[in-house]
Amino acid sequence: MRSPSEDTIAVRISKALAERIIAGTLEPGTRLRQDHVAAEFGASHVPVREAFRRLEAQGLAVSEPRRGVRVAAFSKAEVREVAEMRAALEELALRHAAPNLTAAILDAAEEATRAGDKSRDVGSWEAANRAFHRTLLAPCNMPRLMAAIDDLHAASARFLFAAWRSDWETRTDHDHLAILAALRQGEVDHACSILARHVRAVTPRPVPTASGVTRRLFVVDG
Amino acid sequence: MRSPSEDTIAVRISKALAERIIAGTLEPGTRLRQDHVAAEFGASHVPVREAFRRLEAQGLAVSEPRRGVRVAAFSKAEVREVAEMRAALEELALRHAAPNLTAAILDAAEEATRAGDKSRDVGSWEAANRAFHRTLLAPCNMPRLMAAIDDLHAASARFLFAAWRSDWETRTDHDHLAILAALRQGEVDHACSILARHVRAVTPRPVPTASGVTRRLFVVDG
DNA sequence: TGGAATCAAATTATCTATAATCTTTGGAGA
DNA sequence: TCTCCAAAGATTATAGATAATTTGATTCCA
Repeated sequence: MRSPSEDTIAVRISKALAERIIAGTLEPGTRLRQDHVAAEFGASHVPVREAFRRLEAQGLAVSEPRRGVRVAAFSKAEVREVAEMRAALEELALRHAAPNLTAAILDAAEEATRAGDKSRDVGSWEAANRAFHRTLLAPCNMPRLMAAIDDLHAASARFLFAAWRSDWETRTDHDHLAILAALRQGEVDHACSILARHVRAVTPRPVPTASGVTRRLFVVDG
Repeated sequence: MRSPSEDTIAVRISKALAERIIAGTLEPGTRLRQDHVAAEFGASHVPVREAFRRLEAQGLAVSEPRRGVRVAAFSKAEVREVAEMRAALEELALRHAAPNLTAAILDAAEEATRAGDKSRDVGSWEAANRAFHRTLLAPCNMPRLMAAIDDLHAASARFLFAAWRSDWETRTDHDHLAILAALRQGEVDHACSILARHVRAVTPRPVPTASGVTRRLFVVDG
């Protein structure tokens, strides 16, 4: 038998904080004070420090030596940067995954897309979207690449939640279906180019609101 | 004025260990025991643990919960994986850096190449090579991308040192010069494709030695 | 006799508690 | 109003305690 939790305390704390940062509960720029976090989780500050290092590596927090840790901010430029990196790396992953894709895997990916179309809130849509990409790319058998993509997905999810906090509408994801159709016909190059454009389409653009004030809204298709 | 060392102890330790891992002084699979490392650096084991997390994030060490941390191993497959990721990301970086490249920057990159050609040992060649790539790519103004590329460079350097420990010959780096020539003529697409091929050319292949034994040698052009 | 299983001791990672160092903040004085 | 100094707060580091894993020896069974 194992103890109730496999993970170490540091990992548990980092996961919990990552969830909050991605969901927007912890806003960009918020100071993360180790004593407060330690108290909240009923732990000491040493595992908290390790959790901070982990968040830093994921790009969810930034640390200045002797001046503390803050939730990472994201500018319009950073949103584009993450989208470009995802496009490049996911295209690479798909190219290597393609030869290993079976009909069952493609069906599972399609299932994830349909689950996304049916979802009524941002959270479940994001989970389904992530499942789609992961199902399709994991067969590339490149662990380091997949880890990098996962971190970029987390960053993307932050933008998603920040943008779609209030207004949310369900749409059918035509890009996803087009990618699957291309793959089923063996058109790997075509599938890759759709995927790259699809992921790159995470573009911040101003959208007029009911109050007449132009508020920044992200259009996220990835 | 600042204290003699800007960095925190954890950062200092992680840098020192990273150097050893890259140079091959610490061989793949070696266990890193925190008490020993702490004793060597005259520190406690807590900053050592933070240094381990940092190395883990760079992909230079792997950690199993409650079972310690080891120097990351690299298989032939991982060498290829890192090369493919570098190719994808460096091409992306060059594409965004191209509009910002001045004649002075291109000259500096050429200078780095010539320094590499003149170098007599692997260490200085690697430094010059890294300088070439960094000089050319940094103007992309994408900090997250550059950080990722830096980590991949470190991983590549490990393979380089492992392969060229004994036999080392100087060659003129024609790819570097071809990239610069293309950029000077405004042929960004061409420069990107040369760079991608160039970086991908880090391929492990067996090479016959004088003793007649086929020993594994890496051919590293990147 | 060989081998598998078990248990205890030692080693090591992990966490807590405490001290030291740096940054920041608030106020006193010029 | 600006500068300087002191106190408070937070980060960083140390030392010691706890818990898990590994190791080695012993015992039991085939």
